[in-house]
Amino acid sequence: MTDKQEKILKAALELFAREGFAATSTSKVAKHAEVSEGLIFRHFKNKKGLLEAILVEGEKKIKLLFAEVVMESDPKELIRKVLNISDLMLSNQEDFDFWKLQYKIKWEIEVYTEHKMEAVQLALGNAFRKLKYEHPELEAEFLLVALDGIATRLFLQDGFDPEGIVELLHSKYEV
Amino acid sequence: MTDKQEKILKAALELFAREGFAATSTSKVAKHAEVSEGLIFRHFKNKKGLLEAILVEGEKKIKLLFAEVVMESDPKELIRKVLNISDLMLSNQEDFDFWKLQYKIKWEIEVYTEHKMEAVQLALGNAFRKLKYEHPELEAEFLLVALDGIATRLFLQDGFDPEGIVELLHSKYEV
Amino acid sequence: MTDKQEKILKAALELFAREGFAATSTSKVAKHAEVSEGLIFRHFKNKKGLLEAILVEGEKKIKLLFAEVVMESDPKELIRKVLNISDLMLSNQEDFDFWKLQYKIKWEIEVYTEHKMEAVQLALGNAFRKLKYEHPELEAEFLLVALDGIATRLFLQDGFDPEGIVELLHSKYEV
Amino acid sequence: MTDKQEKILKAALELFAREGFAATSTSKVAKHAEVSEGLIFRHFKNKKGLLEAILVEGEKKIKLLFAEVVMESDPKELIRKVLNISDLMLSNQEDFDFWKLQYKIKWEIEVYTEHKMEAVQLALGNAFRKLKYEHPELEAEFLLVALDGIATRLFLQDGFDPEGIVELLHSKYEV
DNA sequence: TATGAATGAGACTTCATTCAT
DNA sequence: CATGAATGAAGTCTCATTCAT
Repeated sequence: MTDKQEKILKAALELFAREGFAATSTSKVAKHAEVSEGLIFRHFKNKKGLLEAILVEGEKKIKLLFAEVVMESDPKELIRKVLNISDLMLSNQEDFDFWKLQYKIKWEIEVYTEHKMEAVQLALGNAFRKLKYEHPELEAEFLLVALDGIATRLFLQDGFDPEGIVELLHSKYEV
Repeated sequence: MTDKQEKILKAALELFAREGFAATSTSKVAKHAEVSEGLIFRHFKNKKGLLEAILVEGEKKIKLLFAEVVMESDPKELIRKVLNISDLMLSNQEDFDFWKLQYKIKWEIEVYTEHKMEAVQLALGNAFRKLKYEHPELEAEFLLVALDGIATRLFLQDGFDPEGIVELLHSKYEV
Repeated sequence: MTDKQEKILKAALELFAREGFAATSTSKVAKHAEVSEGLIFRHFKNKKGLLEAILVEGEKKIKLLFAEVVMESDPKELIRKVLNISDLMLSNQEDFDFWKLQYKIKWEIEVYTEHKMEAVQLALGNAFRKLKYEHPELEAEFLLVALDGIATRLFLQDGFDPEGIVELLHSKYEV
Repeated sequence: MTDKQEKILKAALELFAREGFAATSTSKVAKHAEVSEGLIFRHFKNKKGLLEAILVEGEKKIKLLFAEVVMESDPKELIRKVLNISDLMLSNQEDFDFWKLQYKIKWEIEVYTEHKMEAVQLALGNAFRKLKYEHPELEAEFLLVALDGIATRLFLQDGFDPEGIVELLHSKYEV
């Protein structure tokens, strides 16, 4: 991966996250990356290819991130880790852009990629079972759904602070 | 509001909800509405004006819908009604499109319109207070956030069935 | 000529003079005249017809105006009257618009309508002959050409004051 | 400046001069220049930018042309040079188009650019002062105004021949 | 690898004109 | 006579993509 390739990916990530995929022109990406427009096509074939490259990179990053969560064997600790995922999304501008794009793109390219979360959901289900919850799979699914809701607010509601809600969840699950 | 104006609004709602605002051309809208393209601009000034007209109509519809929920004085009944909101989104194709657009557009036009839900959140907070919950406002906020998560799945995850989760929530809140 | 017809002509004169014929849409004229757009076409057939109606009215007005000048038999008095034509163009807003349009339209619809001035030129030539100028026809032509130059400045050069130049001409021709 | 850029400028100059700015479509310009329409916008941003590019080129050309006139120190020779400016406008088709556009555009884009002529007017004023004219500044202004009138006829009155009038002016100023 | 000129399709929009009421 | 909804052609401009250098 050359220097310019990375500059393109970085610029595209930022712009796609901020303005959306359809609304971002390749020329804007080129200007932002300080690169000729033609180069985008040489490296990524076409605009869709550029998006895919970003998402593939993203997939890797997410897998890596969740691997550590899924490995946790203590159920309460696992739930605690899941609850704290939203912190990761805010740690710095690049991560913020990255996660925002993951959420945003789902609404533009409508292929729900639930498989990314599948492993987490299974692990969570297992944790709830260990903790004797009555409907452990449903609990797991619900928790992830609720976290989706939190992420939505995080990226769309200006000034939204997740702390209170996350705290509430901690107490609900006694973790 | 003439016949053709309504046809335009209906077609635009459907297409914007399905393909997104930026990705839907006015010519596609015109063809879908069986109307000349120029007519869109005569009635709605420009593409953005068309979207706004849809959203204004939507605002009305939503206010009407929530008015009934908010008026409920029995706290358990109120929570029950809120939990069942997602049913409304699935009652028919037009409502489905309508609600999907409401959610989708937030990601394209990033102005979070939380005020639409404000009244509901207040009413919910009140209900939880009556029911002696420790953090009634947080509970209210959380419930709405979780419902946002459910709606997200509803519109993006093919084959998602909210029933289980909604049922789980009913039991959690003992309603 | 109905009330609305006159309103249309007046609005069109003003807009054509200010913005130009091609750059003024019939819808702008209709709005300015507080009249439906369709009415323009009922009365004047099409946009060009509207312009022609204005110009025909104009022709009449100009003929009337110049008739008086041409009738003058005293050569010095005739020249004096010609020199003062520019005053007429400034007497009020409507006359200003009227004359400006006459000049402006020549550049858009390139048919030089010298015949409007023909009678004046002949009379002027005659006057110069009586005054023993060596080239009376050329003198006449030149004077009208120079007045065209003055008019050009009058309508295009903001703040242009013709007084000095006109005064100079008076002294040159000893009138 | 690439080959095609020049072709565009040349075609636009010709068409704007002949048909007017508003009445010339960018597609006509593209066809005339044998170039894709998009290229116009790549190079000149928009239609107005194209016009501005033409006018900027023009400004340069005019400055160069007048520099030589203004430098003349002999007053009679200076006046003679000014009187002969109209010859330049007729030397070939491209110059004719160029000068016609300069005059024509003033009526469409109403910003009178008298500063272009300012230096000439000052030099002329000086010349008339040296020649002991009573009102040298007015004489200078008048001469330029009269030349504007001549140019107007040149471009609008089919078959107009300036020779007689220019000759008359030579004799009036004894140059 | 990298540039940026060039293209053609199609986007949004305006406009003169027609027509039912 | 008068309105304004409706149209279709044409206008300006953007965009993804290709290609010569």
